[in-house]
Amino acid sequence: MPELPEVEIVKQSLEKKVKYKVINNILIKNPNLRFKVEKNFKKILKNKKILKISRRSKYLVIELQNNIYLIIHLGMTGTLHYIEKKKNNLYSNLSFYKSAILPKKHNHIEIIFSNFKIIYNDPRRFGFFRILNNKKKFINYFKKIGPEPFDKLFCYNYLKKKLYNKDVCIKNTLINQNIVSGIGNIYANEILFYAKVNPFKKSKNISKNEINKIIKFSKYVLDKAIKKGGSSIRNFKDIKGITGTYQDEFVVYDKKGKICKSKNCHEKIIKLNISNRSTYMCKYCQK
DNA sequence: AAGAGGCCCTGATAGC
DNA sequence: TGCTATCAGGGCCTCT
Repeated sequence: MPELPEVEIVKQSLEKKVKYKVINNILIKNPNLRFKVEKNFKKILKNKKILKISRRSKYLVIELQNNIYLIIHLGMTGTLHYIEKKKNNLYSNLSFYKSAILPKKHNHIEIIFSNFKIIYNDPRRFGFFRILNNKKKFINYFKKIGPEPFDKLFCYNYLKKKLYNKDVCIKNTLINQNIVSGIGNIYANEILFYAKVNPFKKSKNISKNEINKIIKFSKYVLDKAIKKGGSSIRNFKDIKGITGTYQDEFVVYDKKGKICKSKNCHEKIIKLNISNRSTYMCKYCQK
């Protein structure tokens, strides 16, 4: 769920709060995330100053003193919450997301600073925290990950080469992080609709024109999503703490039975499965 | 070696 | 109303 735009929004808000701050303490309430939080997690991070916050693909990267890199992946349901300490020493509810309340359950990790803390919540525990303790490990970690969609490396010649002889359907290629990073199921559906490409079409059969449109609309859709603060999917009644309005702009995702938004098209959007993942398309516009 | 499919996990929702 | 089944999907793993 948190795809590139959502992680970017978290990165931007996190940066404002924690850059140049020193981690006072860490509280691990439940280490059993996607990967178990390592035993000396607290020891390594305690009293370290945060030097830089960045995003690579769907990962948050927190660079600390002594070449320590903390990698955070939000998985499907991970959220970070900024909780401010009040004068009476109680923490107030204040999140990275508008109108957010700290959930009662599944608060697994607390990163404590002098007058606030960052709380990691993740009901499904698909997310993870990983420490890389030198620059080489950090570089290696992202070695296989493909270019960022906004990067000039993500261009016609690059994608053409990657699609060559590739037998998998284009949608699976688009969400393959080793080819281009940061695109997940939701945005892949949206991008392919704008590019007017059938998600089932084999990668090797994608035309020059289609490659160019896929690149163009990858940049377009993700950029627009970031500008809208990301997507807050469906009507989450109890998972608050998510802002962003790009879900209002969805043209196909979760639009089964709705009329296609292309000019002069009256087809209904259909929902199909590709590799057990929901795939929404207009079978008239995406051939 | 590329590609397909399984698995991890909880909560919302559908159907009986 | 309470039960069970299904779905949501990112990344890693195994099997063919």
